[in-house]
Amino acid sequence: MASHQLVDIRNGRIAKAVSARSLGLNPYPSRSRRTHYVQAILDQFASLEGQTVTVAGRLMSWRKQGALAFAHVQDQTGKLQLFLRRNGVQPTDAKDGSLGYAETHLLDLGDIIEATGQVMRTDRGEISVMVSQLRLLTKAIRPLPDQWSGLKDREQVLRKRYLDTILEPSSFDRYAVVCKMVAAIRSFLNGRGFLEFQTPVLQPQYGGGTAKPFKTHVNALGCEMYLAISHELYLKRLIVGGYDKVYTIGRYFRNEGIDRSHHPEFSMVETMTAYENYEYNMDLIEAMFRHVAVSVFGKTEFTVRGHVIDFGMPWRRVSMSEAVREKIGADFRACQTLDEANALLSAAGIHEPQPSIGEALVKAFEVFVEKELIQPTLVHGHPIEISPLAKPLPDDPRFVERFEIFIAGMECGDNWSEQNDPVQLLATWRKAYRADERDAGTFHTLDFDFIEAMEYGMPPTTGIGPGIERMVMIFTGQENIDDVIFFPLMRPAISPLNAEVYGIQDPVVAPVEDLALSFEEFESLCKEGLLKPHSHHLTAKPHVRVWSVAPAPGGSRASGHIEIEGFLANSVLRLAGYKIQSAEVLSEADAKKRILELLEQSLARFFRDTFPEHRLTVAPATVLQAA
RNA sequence: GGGUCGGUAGCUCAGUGGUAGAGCAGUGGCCUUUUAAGCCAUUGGUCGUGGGUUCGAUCCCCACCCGACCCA
Repeated sequence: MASHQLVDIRNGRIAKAVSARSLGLNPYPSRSRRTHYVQAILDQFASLEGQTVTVAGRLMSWRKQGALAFAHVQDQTGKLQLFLRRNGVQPTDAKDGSLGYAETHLLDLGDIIEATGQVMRTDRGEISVMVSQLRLLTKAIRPLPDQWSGLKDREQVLRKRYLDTILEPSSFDRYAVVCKMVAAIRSFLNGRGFLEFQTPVLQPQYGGGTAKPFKTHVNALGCEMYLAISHELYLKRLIVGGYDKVYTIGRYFRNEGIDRSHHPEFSMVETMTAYENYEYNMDLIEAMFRHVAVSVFGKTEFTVRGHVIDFGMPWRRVSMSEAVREKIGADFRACQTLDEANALLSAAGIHEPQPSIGEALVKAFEVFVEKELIQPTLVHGHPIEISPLAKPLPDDPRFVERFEIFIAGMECGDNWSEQNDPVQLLATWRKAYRADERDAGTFHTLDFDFIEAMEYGMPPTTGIGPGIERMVMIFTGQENIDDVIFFPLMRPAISPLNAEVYGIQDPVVAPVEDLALSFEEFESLCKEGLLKPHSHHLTAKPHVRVWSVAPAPGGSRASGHIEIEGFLANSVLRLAGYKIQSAEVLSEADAKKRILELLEQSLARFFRDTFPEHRLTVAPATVLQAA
């Protein structure tokens, strides 16, 4: 087996940790004696010059020059140079953990170290610490990526973001900004008298939105539950319970697509305010964005996708119908029938008939208007068909008291006056439920416990729910949601390298489940049209197991299965349970030959007949060990 | 879902139908003010996986896996 160099490097570094121990030094002590962060030393050099300080962080460079050495240590505030003289550094001493100059060969880039010494400036003018004592705080046994090129491989950046934040200050800062923004949102809402509640992520129904849920099982209760697609219905229960201003900053799970702006697991701040309507929220959301902009960034103008956006100005407010009319001249408010609405759509070039007038309006809005909304815009007056939880407008019940926020063409929040008439709400839900049955692609469920809570009376209520990630993307100028989520969802994997390092035999994590069928099941499913090949080129791999142990009655047997690659989108189709039997004892070669004949007779012919446009390649048979 | 591009040493990247390359990192030396230090020597590879074509494939063909970008 070829050994990887990483294994050698890792072993070498482990050996250095062992060497440190043999000198009486613990390569993993429990704490440091840091007195200053790096940035503080750089900022306060004038007053600190000549003072003794202790810094701690990751060793990022090492330039040894005989009896001198220069290094850089990086902590969460920045990088600082260390200046070491052979005779100026305290020799190795087990009592206080000092690592002497003679033992600095035990250090590697990436190690966590601590250095004590006087603040000074080198001849070249760089602020440094003249090291009098050096300690190893953590031996790193893996090498960092090349620090000048950084980590470029996008997959590695996503899987190991912690390496990116070590090497790329802009990434490090960006994630810190995410945290500060969340804190700013909290302080903003807390300052306005809101109470932050924790609402359940495990929910028996997945109400409060239209999205495919993640399903899970609660062992203790023996029932299925869903991960929250929304926390709204729980915030409303809190309002029923008597709290007038509540919010949650929570995790939302939607089992749908992943792309630049969608992630299955994301964060939202969701508020509920009693005794107010959606107009209150228009003011609230504007003020929130302004507060975050000023308190985190100290400005109100941001460049988003090449547009300068000013959060300090009053936001434009326009109804959805009016926005569509302005753009394409079609006024859906005038439509009396669905046919008229679909005709308007068709005239505008959209030939996908919608199931209701409201949905036709939304379609037109999504296609023609949404992307054009660059400056912060509050679009209100959504059709009731897509807003089962919002209150109808008093003067036009086809529309509801709701608004969405659009910035730089992106939807950044959804807000409405909550429907609190339990009879109306239930009726709307039932209607939406029938729509669901019409279209299996949408999901609604009825939460009767919630309806019951409504029946005790929920005061007039309104809520906002801007997505945190989208907000962060806007404020930090990122166009990819993976660059604002530190741990984006990835298919789990163990690299071949790690398999070797950790001695893992079968480095498959969370394998896609194989579909295993008998020939007969397979053929009948194909004939019924329930199974179809995913790609045009398929590979069949027979696996044969020969049972020639002992002179069993009837000679030896061979059994096995066939794996077909390309038939299923992400996994292997396994056809199990075919057998051959022979009076004489079979050799491996004979068994293979017989199996291939069997394949030719049954499977290959079946494929030619059933899927003539697909090509099936039969790979040489693999012989499995007889158990 | 459709299209395009990519996967070669720990990292960043060249390259070729015939023994696999560089820089950095690593290892061993030299070096008292360096700044991606320098100099000398040197280790290190399932060329994403599986098939096919071929005397021979990392390279050509097919499929699959992983990822990126664009489009819907």
